[in-house]
Amino acid sequence: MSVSRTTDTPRRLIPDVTVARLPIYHRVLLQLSEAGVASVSSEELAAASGVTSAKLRKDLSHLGSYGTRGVGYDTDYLIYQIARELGLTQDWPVVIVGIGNLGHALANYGGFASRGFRVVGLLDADPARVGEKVLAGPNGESVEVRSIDDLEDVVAEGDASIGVIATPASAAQAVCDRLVAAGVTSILNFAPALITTPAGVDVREVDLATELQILAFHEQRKHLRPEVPA
Amino acid sequence: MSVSRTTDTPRRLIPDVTVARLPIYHRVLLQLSEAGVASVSSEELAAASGVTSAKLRKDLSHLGSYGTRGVGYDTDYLIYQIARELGLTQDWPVVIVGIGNLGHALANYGGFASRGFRVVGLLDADPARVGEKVLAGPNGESVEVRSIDDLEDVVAEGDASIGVIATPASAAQAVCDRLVAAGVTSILNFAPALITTPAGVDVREVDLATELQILAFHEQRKHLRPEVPA
DNA sequence: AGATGTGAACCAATTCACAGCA
DNA sequence: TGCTGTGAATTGGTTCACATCT
Repeated sequence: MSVSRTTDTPRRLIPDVTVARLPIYHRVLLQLSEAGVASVSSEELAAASGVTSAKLRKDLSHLGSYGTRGVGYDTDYLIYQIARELGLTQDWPVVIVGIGNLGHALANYGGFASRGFRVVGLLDADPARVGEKVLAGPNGESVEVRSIDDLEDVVAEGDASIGVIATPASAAQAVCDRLVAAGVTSILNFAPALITTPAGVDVREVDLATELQILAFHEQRKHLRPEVPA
Repeated sequence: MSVSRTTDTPRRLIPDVTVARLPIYHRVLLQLSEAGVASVSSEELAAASGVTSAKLRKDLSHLGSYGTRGVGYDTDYLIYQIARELGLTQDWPVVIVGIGNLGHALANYGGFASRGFRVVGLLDADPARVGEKVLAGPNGESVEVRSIDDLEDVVAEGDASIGVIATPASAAQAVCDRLVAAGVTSILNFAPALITTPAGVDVREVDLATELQILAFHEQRKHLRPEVPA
């Protein structure tokens, strides 16, 4: 669940914790914009994002001075600046490997297409699934599932630099190796297995069970100590 | 993506960052145990978990002294201690609301059942989906999708304290409110919307698009600076 | 001998509080 | 006046290095 930082420190200007929060601010700002809110204070945006205003201001200060003292932030302008910083203003071709339920969910998850992520390839090892048309993105463009054997071709044709692994754990490392060899340099891994990559290739691990386990830990605490927060 | 800590500090003995890593250690240890590894050093376990050995030892020291100096950790004993700390040795009834692709993926995700999470209810607002039988867990027990109208009954019948929201963003807060009113005290929210809960109810937000955006940020950096980590 | 467990030192992140500007 | 942007203080997490124990 963290980017594998390798060899030397790339001397990042923006702390990782801040980068991890920018997508939240971005999403909240989009909602505010749609609701017709043209300007927002750090206090308001922070409350809507679930953080303190000091933290929000410190985060935004890493991007530049985009607010107006005494007033707040222009909603649309801030949306654009965050999007630019995150790289959402450009087009990111993505391939998804493993088109089970999770792969399907990811393929037609609306949040992707609207943020510059374009599904250019769906791959599966099961011949029964190859050829299936899957709606990818909210605008209903359909993408055909292709055989895992075509992985290298699909990555090359789509010029994908981001790969999503939604296979069983046992297949994850092999799929990862092939993606990397094909030119993918960022991988989002949903398989419950740690995968290793060469330097220069980022990996984020997301384990759905992990999140439940963290909840269970806190839940257990509540029952052990009946005098919980009132 | 963080537990909403409320009112007073519950003076937790174990840091949140450590709790977040325990599921990883647990999973790696399970794999080692299955591979017949009876004992493991902090160096080995750390490498397999993607952390430093010092961090691993510090993390484990919060649970107690379960290692043997000069030797290492007994694999199965450590698995048990971590499981106990996380609350995985007890049974956690879970209800899942929103049985689209993601809800399906969560319902029959193998990692849940094997860690003490038992799917006792599936709920959906779409009448077309109500009545469908969904395999929940690896042992093939099937659970019938029920109407969202039965939410309160399902929570009560199953005695669920954990709820998973996999609905569209627009429905998330209303579903959350009903879950909380029905007695749920921990919520895992996959809908891309921040939800608020009364004190004492934990929420973890997981936004699949957020992870991709963090990758895009780092990917962009690579292209901006052609002299990437070698 | 060899690896754990842990104080001490270090580093990063959050919070505080206010100077500076619209 | 009111809110941003930011140094300073604080809190929390990681790394170091070694005393401790099998």
